[in-house]
Amino acid sequence: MAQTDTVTRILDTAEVLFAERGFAETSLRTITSKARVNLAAVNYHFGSKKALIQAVFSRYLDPFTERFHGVLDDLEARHAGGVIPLEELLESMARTVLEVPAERHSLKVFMKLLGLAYSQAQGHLRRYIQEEYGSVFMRFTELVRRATPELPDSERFWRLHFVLGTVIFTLSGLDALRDIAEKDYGEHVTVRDLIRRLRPVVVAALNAPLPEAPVASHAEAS
Amino acid sequence: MAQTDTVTRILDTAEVLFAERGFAETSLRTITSKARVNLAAVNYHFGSKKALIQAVFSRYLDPFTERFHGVLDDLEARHAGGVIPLEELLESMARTVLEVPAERHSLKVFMKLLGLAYSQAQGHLRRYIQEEYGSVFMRFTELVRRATPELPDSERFWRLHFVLGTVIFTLSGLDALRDIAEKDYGEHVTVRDLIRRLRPVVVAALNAPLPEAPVASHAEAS
DNA sequence: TGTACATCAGTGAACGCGCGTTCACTGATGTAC
DNA sequence: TGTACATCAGTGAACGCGCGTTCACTGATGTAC
Repeated sequence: MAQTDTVTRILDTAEVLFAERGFAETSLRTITSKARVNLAAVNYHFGSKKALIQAVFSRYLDPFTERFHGVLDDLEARHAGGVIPLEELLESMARTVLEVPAERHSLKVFMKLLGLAYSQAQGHLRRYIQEEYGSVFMRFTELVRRATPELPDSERFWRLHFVLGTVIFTLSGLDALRDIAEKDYGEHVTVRDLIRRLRPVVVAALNAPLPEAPVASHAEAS
Repeated sequence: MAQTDTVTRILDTAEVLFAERGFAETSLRTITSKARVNLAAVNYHFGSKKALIQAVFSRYLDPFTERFHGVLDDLEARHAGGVIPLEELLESMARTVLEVPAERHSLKVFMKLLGLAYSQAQGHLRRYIQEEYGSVFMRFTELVRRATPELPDSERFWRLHFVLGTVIFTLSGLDALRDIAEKDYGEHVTVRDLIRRLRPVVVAALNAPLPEAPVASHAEAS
């Protein structure tokens, strides 16, 4: 075994177990015994369990952000300062999400991890992701803003999170839903199928008519 | 203090702590000390931590399902065997979700708990909810089916889960999102505001055009 | 080429801690006769 | 009305267990002179 084979084995095992059971419910003893690695190796290589969790995310998010920045660069260059249509933006993001984990790891695991990152307590993780990867998300939302000038800023903010909820919820719970779909409708659904189904729904959600009376006390001009 | 005051105090404290930190991350010691109740009282009254978690859910879901069945009875009676329009179905569900916890508990806590139920490992909880409350959800989806005859069954299945994802994700992460919205757009958003914003988005999502080519190997006639 | 030392991945065993659960017990209230 | 017993909410202390982390140590490899 090479020197850092241990590190890789820990990461490979940990990401699968975390995705299956969550962070608090997965012990270092389970990870290290499944990875056939010494218990102390996690603390030796990563420093702590928290740091291991962050490392699992970095291994996905670092290549993702790098590639996505590249994709957005291309897109901006091709439209030479003009507005990039919404559908192209969504398409580019979907394509990048699909491509990156396929290189080495599992897309399914990646989506489960994203779902966990939002729902599990783990405050340190949300802070870490926000600090390390917030800027690429902001770049994307700014481009969405230009593509949907008719939406008030706050409405767009909420709708982007509505859509994010749909995607994370569906893809992170994919296994259970896929089983039901297979049993009830005889369909074998892949992640790619799901993204094809998601596309018209997401576009319709973002382009939906504005809500009726803004009951709120705080008036807002467009 | 009355006899079962202890039970209520445990439930009131547990639901708030569970919603804030998750199940695995909340210890019985934290719950009982915050509730100013003996540590052994949880096992005395509920039997185990798992049973306490289920009891927290039942206290919300029992009144909800009872009331929602009543609302659906009314709706069916009013339409006398005919089809109930989609918007009325969604409106009724939203109204019931809003009303029930308002009686005694917090809607925000309820939505957080629902989000946790989906994302936390806790297999026993998903099984429990499915067995106890699955039938009311099935009744609702059957009515949605009649209201959207143009949708293939499997497409409707997926879209309902897309929408469920939006609602649970947004409402269970409400606190963090509300803080951002308040800071960036000077809006103070209530749950009611959010539901008003959700309505057109949900309707548009369910009525979106069908996805393009069903690439799948398994053909399906409408 | 040979010796001394430094570096570093990895190890085995133990540490203290917080966890859910158990158990023998108390003290108040209700019931039977 | 009085006594004996049963029931039941609640208690305090302890149980064993699995946890993340630490620490002294090993053994292989690289570097200096």
